Amino acid sequence: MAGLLDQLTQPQRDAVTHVDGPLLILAGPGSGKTRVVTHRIAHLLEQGIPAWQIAALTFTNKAAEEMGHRVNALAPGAKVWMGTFHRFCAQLLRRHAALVGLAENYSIYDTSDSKQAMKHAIAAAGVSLTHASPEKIASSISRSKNRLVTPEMLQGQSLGPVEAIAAKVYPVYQQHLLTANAVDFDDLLFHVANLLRYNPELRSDLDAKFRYILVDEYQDTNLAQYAIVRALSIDHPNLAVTGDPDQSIYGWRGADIKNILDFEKDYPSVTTVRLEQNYRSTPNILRVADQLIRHNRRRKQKNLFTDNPEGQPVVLRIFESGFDEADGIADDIVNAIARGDATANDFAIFCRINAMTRSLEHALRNRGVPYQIINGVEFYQRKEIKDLLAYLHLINNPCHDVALARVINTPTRGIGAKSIEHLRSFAELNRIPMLEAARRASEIRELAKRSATMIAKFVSLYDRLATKATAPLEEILRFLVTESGYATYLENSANDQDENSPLANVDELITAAVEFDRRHPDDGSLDAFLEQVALVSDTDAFEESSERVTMMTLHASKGLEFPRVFLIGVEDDMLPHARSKEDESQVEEERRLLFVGITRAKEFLQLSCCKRRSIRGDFRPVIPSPFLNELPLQEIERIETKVARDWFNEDFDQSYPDSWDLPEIDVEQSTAPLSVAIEPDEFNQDVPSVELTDDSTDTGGTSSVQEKGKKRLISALGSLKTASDLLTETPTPLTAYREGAQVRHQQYGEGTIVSVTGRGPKRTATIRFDDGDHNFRLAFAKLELVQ
DNA sequence: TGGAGCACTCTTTTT
DNA sequence: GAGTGCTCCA
Repeated sequence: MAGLLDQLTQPQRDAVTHVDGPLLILAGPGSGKTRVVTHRIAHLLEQGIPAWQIAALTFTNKAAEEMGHRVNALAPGAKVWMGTFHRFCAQLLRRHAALVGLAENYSIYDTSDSKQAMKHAIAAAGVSLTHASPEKIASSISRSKNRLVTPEMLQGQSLGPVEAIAAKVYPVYQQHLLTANAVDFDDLLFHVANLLRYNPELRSDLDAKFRYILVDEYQDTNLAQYAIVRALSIDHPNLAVTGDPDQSIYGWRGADIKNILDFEKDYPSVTTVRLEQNYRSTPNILRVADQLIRHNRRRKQKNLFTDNPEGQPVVLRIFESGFDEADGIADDIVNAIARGDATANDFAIFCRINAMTRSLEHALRNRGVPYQIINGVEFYQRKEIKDLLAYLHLINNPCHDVALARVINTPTRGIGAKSIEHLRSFAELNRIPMLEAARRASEIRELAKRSATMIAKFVSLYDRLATKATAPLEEILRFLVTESGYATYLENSANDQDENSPLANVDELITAAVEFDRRHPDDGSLDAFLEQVALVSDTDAFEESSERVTMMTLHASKGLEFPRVFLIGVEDDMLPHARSKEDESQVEEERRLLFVGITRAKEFLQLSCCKRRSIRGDFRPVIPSPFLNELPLQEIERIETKVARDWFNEDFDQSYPDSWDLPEIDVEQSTAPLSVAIEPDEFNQDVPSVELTDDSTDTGGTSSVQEKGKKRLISALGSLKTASDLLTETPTPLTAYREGAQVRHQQYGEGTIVSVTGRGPKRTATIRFDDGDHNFRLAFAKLELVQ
């Protein structure tokens, strides 16, 4: 224990030894923040503070887990509460559910459950969708909850058009959740914040219980989280928050950077510690990050510095196309691994949007490089998993309408959409859960005899399943899979035995259940398992140790570090993203996003952009990111891969003006120490061979052998094939569809374009056919020009 | 009731 | 380009 303060710098020590009163730790990237936080917890324990008085709140399970490991190493066995905000709230709410009108076995709706509920609420509220999409309504309601605005508070307010519609749906949606004994993610925070606000006694009890609260990534808290933390730190204001305003990247989800910027105003007696020394990156990388972030106005000035050796310059690489970018990076990785300079898990590739990983994925797969992608659509989103979880949810909470609607006819039991709607309206009319309505199916007059029988059968299935509610999870699941007919259903529908087959996924879920049973021999309840499942995310799936290249979005990269980082697509409208350019604060957030990406790199960093990129199906010129001009370009190594111009088809170049050449990027004028132009000779050799294969198909009569040979050759050629395909497949330019033009549509036949509106992918034509006018989005509609 | 075909959407997404 | 969700038809 004596060694707790060894090897800490003075500022780190100040933070660690702080015990009572508010503490703000402004921690730059790579400044040993987690180390400080964990040592501080150990120090608190050393001071004799009971573990149960300490709670450490994080945003991700991953961060909580990491913290848990490290605290355990310093103070083995200490039962400090560590976990995410949402889990913290879920557990509090479990205990005090009645205060907000819920039962303690309430369910947590995931995003798709909420979406379903939202759909019904919108229908029930009877609002028109012409001026607001369901997503817009949902995010408006979510924003309200994050700002602790109740449906009542919106009454009589003057609102924008979308907000006004959302205000009508909001109470209906909340009523649905209440009837279903369910909450959505936002509610976990919202309910707890209100619980604390309206129950002063409970608040002061909890304030006394959680005497020492630590919040990680405080710059990402929203108002609800702020209110919760605040409410728990009134009598015992021992609140320690860590964060970095420069890494606030969740403003779009309601995070308010003001929470950290104003912390010193909220708690005037605060002790502020700045951790500015960086232990992660080379000075080269750090200077680039620092120069960039200095362009933000809303921030707290920090002086980032490091004692690390200089390292190699940051690289800015300019590629002709996204395909070249993918190939170039994949080649670099292969070569570095082949030389023995690095292993696959040294590398990370970051991008702004998930879709951008695709070309990299191809390139790496072609070269046999193992990789992992950290992204959204994962295990718990799979249909079969959602189905089985819905059964579990319904067993645990008979009021879970979304779950009922999902499973009542899965596998098919002859209960169609019509019957389900009858159940729903009967349930709504009587303000009862749908399962209850199903029990009273005989009372529903609209229901056909046959349907009523089928529903009765389902209810009896449900009752059989429900008898297992308290059994070990494995038993529940196995019983459920056979009893519901789901096993047979799966065996009949899909029989491919690859690792992602539905059956394999079901096995994996059972494995997870077994594991859960093992870990929770006593307290393992269905409730707890479902809570666990609802609150894990796919980002948690990141495996640090595995020998793979990691690809992820910039958002997902926060908190991680890698020896070698490639940051792709540093282009205008991508970073900053086209949708984040409305105001300066959004652009600042995008700049922070780039800052986060840059500061993940330990030794090597390459930023790249392309001159052209295939975006949503069409190959378009691209402008470099304005952020590039904010970097210290004189110390950045610029590499541009030159490609023979005539390789690009002339027509193609004309229909897509080369905007790259228009705004001359400052890089040109800067005194770049190194400006290497690479002339890849493979290009000139490979292009004809692609043409050869194309010719062979044109000469008709392709046997399957030829076809296979062609495929193999094409795949061997990698990106060249794709790029050349794009050139030959360039569609009729959208500008050719003008008013008055004659077109042919597969279904409607020939027609005349009456009018054209919108731009880019939104360009829409109204076309008059024999049977009337129809609107088509030109980029997607299957239209032919009639000459 | 399920599948095909079509229109339309596509930023990020800790939980 | 790919995924989703809706509509219409067999």
